[in-house]
Amino acid sequence: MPSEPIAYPARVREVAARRVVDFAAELNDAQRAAATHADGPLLIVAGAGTGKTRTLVYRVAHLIERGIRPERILLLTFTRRAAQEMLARSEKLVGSESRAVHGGTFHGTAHRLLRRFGAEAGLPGDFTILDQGDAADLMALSRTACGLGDKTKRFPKKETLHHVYSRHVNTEFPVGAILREEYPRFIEHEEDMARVFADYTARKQGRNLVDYDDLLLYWAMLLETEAARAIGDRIGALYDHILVDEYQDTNVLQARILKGMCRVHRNITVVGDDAQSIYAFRGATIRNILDFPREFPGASVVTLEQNYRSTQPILDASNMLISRAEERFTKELFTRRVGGEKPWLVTAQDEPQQTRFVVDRILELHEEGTPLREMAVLFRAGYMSADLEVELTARNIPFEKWGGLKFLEAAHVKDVLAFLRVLENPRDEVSWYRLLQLMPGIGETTARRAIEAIAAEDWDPDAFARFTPPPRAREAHANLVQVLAALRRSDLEGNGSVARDIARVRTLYDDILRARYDREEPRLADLERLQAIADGHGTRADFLTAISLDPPASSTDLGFGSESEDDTLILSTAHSAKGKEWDAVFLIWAVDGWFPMSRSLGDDEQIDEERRLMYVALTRARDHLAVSFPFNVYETRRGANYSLSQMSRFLDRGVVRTFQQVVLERTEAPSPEEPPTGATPVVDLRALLRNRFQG
DNA sequence: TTTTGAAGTCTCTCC
DNA sequence: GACTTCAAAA
Repeated sequence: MPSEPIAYPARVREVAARRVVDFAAELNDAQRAAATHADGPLLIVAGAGTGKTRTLVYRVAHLIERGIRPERILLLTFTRRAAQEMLARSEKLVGSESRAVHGGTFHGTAHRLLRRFGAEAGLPGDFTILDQGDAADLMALSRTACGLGDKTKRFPKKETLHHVYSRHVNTEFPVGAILREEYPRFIEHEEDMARVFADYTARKQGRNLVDYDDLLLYWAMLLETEAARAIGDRIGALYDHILVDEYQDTNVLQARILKGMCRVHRNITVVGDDAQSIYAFRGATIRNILDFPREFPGASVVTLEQNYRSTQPILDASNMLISRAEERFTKELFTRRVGGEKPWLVTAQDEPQQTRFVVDRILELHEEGTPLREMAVLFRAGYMSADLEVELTARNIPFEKWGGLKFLEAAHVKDVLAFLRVLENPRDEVSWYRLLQLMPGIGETTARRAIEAIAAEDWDPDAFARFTPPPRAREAHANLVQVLAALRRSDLEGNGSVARDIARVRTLYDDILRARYDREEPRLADLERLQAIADGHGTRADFLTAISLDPPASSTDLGFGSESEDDTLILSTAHSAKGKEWDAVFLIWAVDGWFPMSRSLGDDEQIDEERRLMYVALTRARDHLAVSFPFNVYETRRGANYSLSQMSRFLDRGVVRTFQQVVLERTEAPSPEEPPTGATPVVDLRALLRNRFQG
């Protein structure tokens, strides 16, 4: 026995003080093999609910126990929420030092690295990030600059241009190939589009603007360009282990980044499930996960098949559904959970009845002791929950909505942000253009002239004040100059907060909003929300970055009334539900044309992706699952009309057999001559008859 | 040249 | 139902 205690380094003492994780007791064999895998590439093929997150969390714990410094572990996840959740869980296992693990999305991580290393590679540190809408707007400016804005020939609109461009960057397919596949009608414009893309790229660079794709692209280039070798090596040397969640939803560019990041140590762990690949629309390719063993020779592969989440009947239904799709890493999920009833397949007469069923059933389960938090209603697209939201509000049931249209994409919110962005980056042409055109008396032409004048003075922040506006815009110009000057002054004095900035912008903007948009109350409320969000952030730059890389998704993110309410029902798109689970899950609108969406019907691959998406939705459920289908769909779009809808094609005979069918009867028979107020007839025979002869 | 009203076009999923 | 585009008026 040494008479004096050995002076262990602080880290070792820390490690020793921690509780020891008992990997054998807390994980099954496959999970343990994955979690304790030593070094080198590892692919974990993890079916839904097989403890994928748990395994990753334990792997992080294991690495830390082994003595890897937490800040040298990089955990890449699909959403920031997922990263936070995993880090919180590993903190429970190994204590607070796991907080130092770097976790985040690819884009968020790219941003962090570019701010740190970009300057050395010629990328200014004060760039601003363009979201999708901004990028499209900039694309429109490029289109005009290339003289392709006029309508003499049918040229793709800005969103299409951006989509093609983005797809090209993310998939590395040649533009021509993308056009042939997705937009054959635009093939003749390939050369013109190339010109627009070239201008777009140059324009971005000249204005210190970076779009989502650039974040990834610059990261990849730092790692791959020979001239940037030294920087690439330093970035690669930041981490000893890289773990990637949801690998099936990464694209080739992301795969290249990963290769670059671990060209030294090859300590890469990826987790994914080819059956849950649902982001092909964004360039993700299932090839990444399928080819992983080839790209990283010597990779170990661990498959997790035991499901801990769902009851067997729910798995039976899910397995049957996915068995219709082509799948390469075949897995058949099983569970040791016994019992459980067959999932419900609910046929409702129409949307109101579907809504009523869902709400009633939720209240029933709630009575029986399931917290609202443990229930979710899922749907294919954000707008499909509108009726349900109205009903939940009317019945005072708190809910939180994930996915769908974010309020940051709302025009009025972007308007206000444009002011902040111009302050942050005076070269931000997109924002200048937007805010100038807001001003009464300033239209496209005046805006363009003003921007040219500013550009001519090398984007001097005061150049706009010296610009001479046409008479009708004089007042607007003066107002704008005044507000911008006030904002800049509070910058210089260093006493401004972002929330205060927004308040100041609103002294000018609120009136514009009232004049421009109808239904002003909800819009003004959005601005209040924006202000509240801003309050939680530090500098303006932080705020602008945070909202573009991690937008507040739900209306309760800021604590609007229901934050105190932690028992909140979740409404979510199927996409945003990925990685989550609930005791009870309702999938509404299982109508062919809605899920799958009609626009994917032409293409087998897209249909398969929709099928996998439905699989993702079904496998979120632990104990209760109900899929509902209203067969009278009131089409509000193309004229008032009822249509008898078909059930989703994914629910074929075999799949239906795994459900118990519930047919909701009409509760109150409407009297023919006097339909209930506010309700529309259940079926409009005349419309049906008309449709019959229309085609 | 800007504004305004009317007609026309899609509708998604997300960093 | 929201947003864009087009034509006519101010």
